[in-house]
Amino acid sequence: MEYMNTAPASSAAAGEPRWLTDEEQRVWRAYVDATTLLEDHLDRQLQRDAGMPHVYYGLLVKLAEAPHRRLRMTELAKDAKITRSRLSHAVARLERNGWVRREDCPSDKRGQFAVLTDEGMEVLRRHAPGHVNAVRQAVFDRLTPEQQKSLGEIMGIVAEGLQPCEAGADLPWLR
Amino acid sequence: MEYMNTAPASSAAAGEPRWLTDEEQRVWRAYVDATTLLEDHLDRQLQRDAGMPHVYYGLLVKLAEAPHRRLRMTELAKDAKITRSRLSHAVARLERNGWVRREDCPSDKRGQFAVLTDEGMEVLRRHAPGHVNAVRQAVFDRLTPEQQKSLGEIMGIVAEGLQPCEAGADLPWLR
DNA sequence: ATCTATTACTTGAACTCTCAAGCTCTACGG
DNA sequence: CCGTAGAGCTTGAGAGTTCAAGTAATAGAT
Repeated sequence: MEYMNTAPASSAAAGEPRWLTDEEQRVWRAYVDATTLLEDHLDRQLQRDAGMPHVYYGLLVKLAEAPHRRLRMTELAKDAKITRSRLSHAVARLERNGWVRREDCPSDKRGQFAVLTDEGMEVLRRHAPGHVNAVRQAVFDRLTPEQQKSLGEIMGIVAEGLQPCEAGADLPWLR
Repeated sequence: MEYMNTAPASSAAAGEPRWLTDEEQRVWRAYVDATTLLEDHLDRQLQRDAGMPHVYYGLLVKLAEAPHRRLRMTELAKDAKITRSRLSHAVARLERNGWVRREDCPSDKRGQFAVLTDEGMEVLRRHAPGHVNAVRQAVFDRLTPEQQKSLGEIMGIVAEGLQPCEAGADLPWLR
């Protein structure tokens, strides 16, 4: 009746999947609930206050931290863990807002830089406090220092496992 | 230059936001990276194999576990942590697929049940192994038992904090 | 009884994301 | 030099999501 329950018996059948134990299920559901609620919460806060979803805000942040407030599209996509296509659409929108501007790459005529404008920088400055506050309230204020450390380690491991081999063949970016 | 960095000095100005420390930032970025990559990974796996995104799969699971494979729309939305509007659209799609059917509630003419069809149950059965496998590979196989326990606790805390007060005024569900 | 507030759910439009092409340019092998 | 494979980025269409507004029925208050 369940979709991921304890195996009835450890039947060593080759094709038999290793179902999640009850405890694993609890963990997984907590994860799904928390991430769903949190992403929703942050999206709503930023949409209301800054007029953009969480991902877009993240893009502005990456640009703000980059050398000349500029990053090649592919770099930015990689940093933000999103596809190039998604980034193209996103930057188009941010450009319409006047927060980002595109610039041609001199050394490679195919290349494009996404550049954070002063206006974009200003938007970031204005709305960072609210965002940090939301993150703090939802996450850090509720966790002990040990839990925070744990969270960092765990998420680091998970992220690394899903990363496109880190400097190997960047398959997901070929999509 | 950064959007959530260490405070320059602990200026006790009333409006001064409590920026994240470097370590908190590392944790937060790991969290964002991991959740982005994982959700993307699961969506892709389920879309490819089962023809639906992760959220939709989750809805079928909730229904499969419910008493008569049926749940009131609002209940289902609450369980899945999504808005009613999103659920309405989702169920409409799942209904077109023949995996879910709507039924009127006899005791409340406004109410609707979402009911998992046999076909829907079958889809779940067929694709559960692949999904469990993906989750296991990305998460559980990479974490020690202690880390798994930690993850469960931490995510439980975060989820609880964002929950609509649990049996209190369910504000988010009025939206 | 009737009026109002609330609950339950849906709808449509605007926006975002994905997927599969597509275009242009670079790299490099002959 | 070509010619072709691949890189870098964009595009359009379809699917999913959000937000604000809408319909219909119930619950309470008068």
